[in-house]
Amino acid sequence: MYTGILPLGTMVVHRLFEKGLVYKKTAAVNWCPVDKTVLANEQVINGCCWRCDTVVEKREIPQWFMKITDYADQLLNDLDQLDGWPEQVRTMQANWIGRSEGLQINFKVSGSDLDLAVYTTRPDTLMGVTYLAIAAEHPLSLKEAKTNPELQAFIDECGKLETSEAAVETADKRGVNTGVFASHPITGEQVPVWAANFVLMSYGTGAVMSVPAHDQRDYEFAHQYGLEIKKVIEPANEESCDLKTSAFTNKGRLVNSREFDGLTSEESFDAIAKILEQNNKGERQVNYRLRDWGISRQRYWGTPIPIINCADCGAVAVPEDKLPVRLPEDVIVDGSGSPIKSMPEFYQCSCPKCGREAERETDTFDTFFESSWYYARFTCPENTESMLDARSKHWLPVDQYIGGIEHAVLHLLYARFFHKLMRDEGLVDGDEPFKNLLTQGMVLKDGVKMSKSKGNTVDPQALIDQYGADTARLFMMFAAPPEQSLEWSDKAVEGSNRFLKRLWRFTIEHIEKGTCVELSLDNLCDDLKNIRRQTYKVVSKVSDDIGRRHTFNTAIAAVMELLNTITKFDDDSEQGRAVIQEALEKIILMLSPITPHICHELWQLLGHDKWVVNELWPEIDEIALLQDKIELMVQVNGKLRSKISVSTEADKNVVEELAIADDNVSKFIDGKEIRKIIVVPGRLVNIVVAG
RNA sequence: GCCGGGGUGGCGGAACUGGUAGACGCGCUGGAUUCAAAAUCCAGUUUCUUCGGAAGUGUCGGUUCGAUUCCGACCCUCGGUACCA
Repeated sequence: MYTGILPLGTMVVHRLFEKGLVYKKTAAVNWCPVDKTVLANEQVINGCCWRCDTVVEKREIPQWFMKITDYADQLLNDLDQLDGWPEQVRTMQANWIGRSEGLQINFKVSGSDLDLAVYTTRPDTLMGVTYLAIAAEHPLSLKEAKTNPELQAFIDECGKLETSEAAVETADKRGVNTGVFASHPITGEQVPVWAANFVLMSYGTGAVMSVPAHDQRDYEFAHQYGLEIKKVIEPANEESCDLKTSAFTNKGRLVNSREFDGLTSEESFDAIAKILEQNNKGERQVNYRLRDWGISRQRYWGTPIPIINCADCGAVAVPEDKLPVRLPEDVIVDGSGSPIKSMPEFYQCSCPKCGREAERETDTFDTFFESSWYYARFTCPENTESMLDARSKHWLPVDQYIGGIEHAVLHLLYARFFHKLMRDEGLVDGDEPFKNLLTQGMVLKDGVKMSKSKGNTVDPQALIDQYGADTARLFMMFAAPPEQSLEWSDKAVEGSNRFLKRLWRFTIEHIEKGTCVELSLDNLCDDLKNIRRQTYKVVSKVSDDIGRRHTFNTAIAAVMELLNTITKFDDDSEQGRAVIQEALEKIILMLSPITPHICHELWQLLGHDKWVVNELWPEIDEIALLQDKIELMVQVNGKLRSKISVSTEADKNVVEELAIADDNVSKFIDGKEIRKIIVVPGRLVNIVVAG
């Protein structure tokens, strides 16, 4: 049901538009000429429409963008603040932002005043440039194509290529000579300009310099088309460099580079930058892989972008008092494109600036737009006047955010970006939205990601109906740690149900024997001390597993072990029963977050008035954990041969003597020279013998 | 292609800081109980074995007294790759 709450988020667009952080430019989309609709990358299968199998075309259309690149440095640097985030996610985001330092270099197009600008992080290889590569749809390429049918055919063909990076990077590298030459900024040499399918107009300048000797892709391209390969870098150490088999891509020492000969790659960076800057042919530049965020979608189901297009005033933001723009609900969906694009009653309006007739934007927002700030909205959900109020400053940042690993880059980067935008608008405090992050692994079904969009989800209701919610919860938490991906199977659910039944039965039997006396810690026998030691070892492990490691499966396993121990333990003495009571209480407290219903019931049956949900997490009895003897394993040459029991106080010499004297150990060391004895306190003894 | 994960018994997984590989559970096998079954309980369950042991954590190599754990190369697989969200 469409509630109209989400469009409140568009309030921020008004201000961002004024700040220039929202802007319009053209970008390529996948267009199905039969369905007359824009397709998502996912909906393009082998270059064809997923519904009608028509070959998909690339179309350049005007779209709205958010200037996330203005925040690239902040998004990169603030990753350091996120020590509650998994390292892998921070690495992925840093790589995605992809900050690099390099040079922008201008190659003058021969017979024209035009400059072709390229960006490179390897100016040390500049003297090895033997051709330039430009995007097929580069203006220079389009111009030349008018008189070059072969080039035009190539451009047409590239128009059919899928837009996704994976498709571009794995496609056969192909190109056509444009016939144009450009002059090398230092030597003045004429290098040919090729149009190539692996250079994208939307990446950087749409042109790259090619150094076949020192870049593998350029190397393969040069081989394919018989272009020159010119070695300008030599290994500085013992590395092998054989240009007959592949490019040498490491840094080294410059050769065949005129006055730069002999410099290291690092030294040449400054030298070359200086010369180019002096001659106005290039400059140092920091570059990012990150591109601006395209927020336009040509779909109906989404939040309308609050912009009015006026013939005279251009794009004008809808004034704040006219927000939110609501999506009309009386639409005719005919399967070809967004219905609001053919609804004058929706798009006809007057310009907020000049009052003349104008058209409302019919593109809607990317759904990532709203999911980038909903966490903040949760602090004030019933506020109908504004996006957020003071409560967001009180509650944020989110203490623990949980989401699938598939969101490691896009959603989590957009949310971080949005938080900074809202911070700069005074709507929230702090630099980052999520203090701690847990990224769940994928749940797979038949080997592929289980997701709403794929429609291959499994409803846990069937499990709940058959076994109850406690069993369903316990089973899911026990299957694997949450960070790991997991092939869905409910085969083993039986075991979780059995465990809960066993816990129930054992507790009832225990209660039926009557109430317990107080524990008297001073005169417990060794067996009872052992039970208590195990109880508190488990409390300690479960606290760590749940609180720090988030490995609920091992926490549950430890509790199962404890129940196994006390179930096998047969001691109906007063103190015996008191120790059992203590263990049972800890088990129930530890399980209560996972299986709340059964624990609520059992807690009361054990004689407590307070609800288990209101109880505190169990404390650890450090004294119960102490032990006077410890088991050490004994290895001979790294192989386990025996175990010895020693006092925790025993020093190294005593431990060595005991280990050597052990019957089974002597079998393996008799008559051999002892070379070394390694004692790892509390762990093992390893006797290294000759032969 | 690139970035980030993962690969351990028949299966899900455990081994957290380089120190007992296979915890816990599923399944399976045998037994107890039962007229019988279900449920429950007990025992066993990596492979090979001359019963002393030996081999074994995707593959190959390395470091180490000792490697699932560290290093190098590779294979397979999952997620992301900017319009699936």
